[in-house]
Amino acid sequence: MAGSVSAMAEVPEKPTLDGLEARWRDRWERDATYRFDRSKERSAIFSIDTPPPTVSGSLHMGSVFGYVQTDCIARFRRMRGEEVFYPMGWDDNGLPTERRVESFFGVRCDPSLPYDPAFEPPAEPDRKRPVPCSRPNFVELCLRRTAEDELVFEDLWRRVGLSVDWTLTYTTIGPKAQRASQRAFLRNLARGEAYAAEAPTLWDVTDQTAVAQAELEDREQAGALHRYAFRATAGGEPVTIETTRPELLPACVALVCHPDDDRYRHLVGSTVTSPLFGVDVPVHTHELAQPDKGTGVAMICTFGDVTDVIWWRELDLPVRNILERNGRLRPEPPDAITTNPGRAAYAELAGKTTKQAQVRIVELLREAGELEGEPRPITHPVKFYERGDRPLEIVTSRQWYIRNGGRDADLRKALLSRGEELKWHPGFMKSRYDNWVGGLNGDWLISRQRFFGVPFPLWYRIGADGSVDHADPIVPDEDLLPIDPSSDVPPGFTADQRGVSGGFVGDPDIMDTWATSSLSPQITCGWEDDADLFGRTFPMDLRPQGPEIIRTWLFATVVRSHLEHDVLPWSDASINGWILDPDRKKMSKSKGNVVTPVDLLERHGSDAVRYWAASARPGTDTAFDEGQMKVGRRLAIKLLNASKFVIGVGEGAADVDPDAVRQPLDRALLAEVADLVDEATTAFEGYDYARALERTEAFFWTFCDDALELVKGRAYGSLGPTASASATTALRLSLSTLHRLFAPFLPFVAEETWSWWQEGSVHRAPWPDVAELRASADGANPLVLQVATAALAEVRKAKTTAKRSLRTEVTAAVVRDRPERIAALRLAADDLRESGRIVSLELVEAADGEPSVEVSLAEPEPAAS
RNA sequence: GGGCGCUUAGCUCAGCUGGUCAGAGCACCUGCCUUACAAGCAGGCGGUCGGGGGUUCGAGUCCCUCAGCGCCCACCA
Repeated sequence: MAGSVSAMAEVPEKPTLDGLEARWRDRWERDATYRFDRSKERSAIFSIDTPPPTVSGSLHMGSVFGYVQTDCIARFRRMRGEEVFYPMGWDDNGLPTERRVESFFGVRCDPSLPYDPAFEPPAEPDRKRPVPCSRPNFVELCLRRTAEDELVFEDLWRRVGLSVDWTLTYTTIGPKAQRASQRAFLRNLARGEAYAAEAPTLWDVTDQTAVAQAELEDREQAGALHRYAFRATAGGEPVTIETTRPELLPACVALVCHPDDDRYRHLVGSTVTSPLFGVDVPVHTHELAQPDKGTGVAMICTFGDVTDVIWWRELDLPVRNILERNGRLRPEPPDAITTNPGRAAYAELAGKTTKQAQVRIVELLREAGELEGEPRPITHPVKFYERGDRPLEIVTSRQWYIRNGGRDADLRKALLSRGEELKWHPGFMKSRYDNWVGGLNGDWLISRQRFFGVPFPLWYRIGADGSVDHADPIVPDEDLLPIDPSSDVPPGFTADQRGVSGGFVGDPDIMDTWATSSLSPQITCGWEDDADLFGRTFPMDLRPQGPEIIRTWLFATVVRSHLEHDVLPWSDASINGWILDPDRKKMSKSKGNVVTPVDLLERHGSDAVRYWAASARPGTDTAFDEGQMKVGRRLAIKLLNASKFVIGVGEGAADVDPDAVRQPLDRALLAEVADLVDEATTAFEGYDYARALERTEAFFWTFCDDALELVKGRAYGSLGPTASASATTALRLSLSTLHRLFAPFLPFVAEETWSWWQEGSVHRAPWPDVAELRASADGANPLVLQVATAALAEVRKAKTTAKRSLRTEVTAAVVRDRPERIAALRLAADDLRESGRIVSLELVEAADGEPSVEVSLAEPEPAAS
């Protein structure tokens, strides 16, 4: 720690937190304090797979919460001597960005339009009447918008003091991410892990794209049960069914009941005829048909829900599709409707939305006398795209999938054992992974019928008859990636062959955003692009993230790494908790009362907000509490003042001689500091930053209130230079340790106070060395500090109880205690006498009986005139 | 319906492998200008550790059960 004093800042007369954030964030940028040094060996590197935040909105406190917790871990590791690989990414591709751009600029993407180099969005966006633009124009607007959003995000992250290396920043729409996504996909394809299939798919009729299982959510919706009967084709009793989707009657392909249901046994194997449409459909049995639901007989339509899909597949039923991709009924009836009344009834429904069609078909059924009773209102769970506002439909379409164990028991088992292999923090979060992987019911659907995303790097040949050959796609060379098949031309073809017979056509779809972000380790670590970096950083050490994206991001990343590298993408995953608002509800942007991070940072300061975030136990939901931020701010101020005192009393020199600590009390203090370092280090190693903070903070306050007070007078020199040096040295060793223990949590104030007396950044300083502290504390008797503190507390209590100033002189104090404690106190008697302003201190050994302290106070001075 | 988590002072939460574990901070009350800090210091009030069983010499701490809250998942008739 030797160095020139001149390089150090002055200790300010009146320390303040004002201006610390701006000063140090600029300094850290200028000094490249957090720059990753890629010359280090893998064993010396700690690599963090940071969640790329979605930049299509604004950051809220939930994001700050989790990222700060990760930053504390990163800072600890860096001080511990590991080279921290800590990049930030922006998730800017996909539907959220498209929506934001549509509403921000007042435009709408129309892929049929040609590129217009001069296109400019309307000066005054009209969301009701968006201006159509070509896909390339639309993508340009997306890029323009996200670039601006990303600057705002970066500013906030710098403001909260995230120690990321900003030179490593990536975006999920950027060329690196596109190249990695396309390469990974092509390799999946080559190995048979990616495949295209024409299949019933959950479909969002608003965005007109397929969605994946992981993006679904159930919402309780109002609906109604409608009853009507099918007539037995061969005559006999009609069979009544109950349905919430009467409008799908023309798409009915069968009825189904449970195999053990005796009520309908006679119908199984026969056909029944649908009302209104007169279509004959078979009656089947299936285990999933529940006798106690509805009438016990269900109508199978193509497709009303995912159960229909299961029945359709397992009972080998035909497709009778009536829904278009925009959510409206097709203009023409299915071929199975052959009767004139049936076709006339369908004509009443054609072109309507499912909602409108439902209203109309109920009228038709009622008019025909087919409706039994009136519809009974119910509420029931309905599947939605998590970002959508209309119920999902199921349509048959050609989509790309990646195998994820949803249809393959061996792969599922392998992925479950990856979950076992991964170290979870906290451990109980693993069950979410197990639940999800165990409950998968299909492969991972990665294609989206949208515009702003990574295109599938494929073309298809067009036959002489104009038909597209999907079975044998044309694949680009990996070296050419990334490519855009809608503008790039496949090898052996020319541009004018696009879309014509004998020519080619590009795959029109893009990949879902998770198909890219699941490759964040590959993207950041330089997979195939930078083998040297990759070797030093992959597999990564830590994946920090929220619990809600275990099923998406975490799982998908495990899948990709397992398939591509046969390894876990990281050794550890730390899962943060939720922020709850004061009503114990999850904080969400939709509520108007959410405070913005910037507002809080301005009001309380970055260190204070970080203190609040770092106080929350890993994985534990935490109330949003500005009170905690105020506590954090007070802590930071206290650190300023205590530092000013300790540095000042030590005459400003950075050098300390550890051998100068001679006094038993001082050694006892250092022994406690060493214990603290042990505890904080162990906690941090287990990713429990909150415990490390709590212990450090608790120690710091007693350090200020007790240890500092006990030795203050001696430090000033009341017992001579040697005793003073012992005190100041112990205080300075303690303070230096505390600065470093606080640095991960309160990076701004720790850096500020460190700069007053030390060279370089505290964030690159070595984590405190327990062995050094123990050496200075050699032979310490912890009782000395404990007993002295307890005795001082009794003296203070006597003064406070008498409502006298703590400066009041004690004429006589008698301490009675067990012999070993009296012996310990005798070693600190001078310090106790001075800090308690005790004139006459008597120490009495009492082998038995309660320890006691008798305090006699000086008479109060006469009231001053 | 299944899974996970939570339930400790008015509030926010610690209590790690059962034996000074009944704690901290905030709030509240009472004092104190004490030469690092009044954005401070000293002291005080305050809880049958959700209910009920059980294991044990001994249980916030382990087991069972019930209740409430939260989150995730589940085949929408």
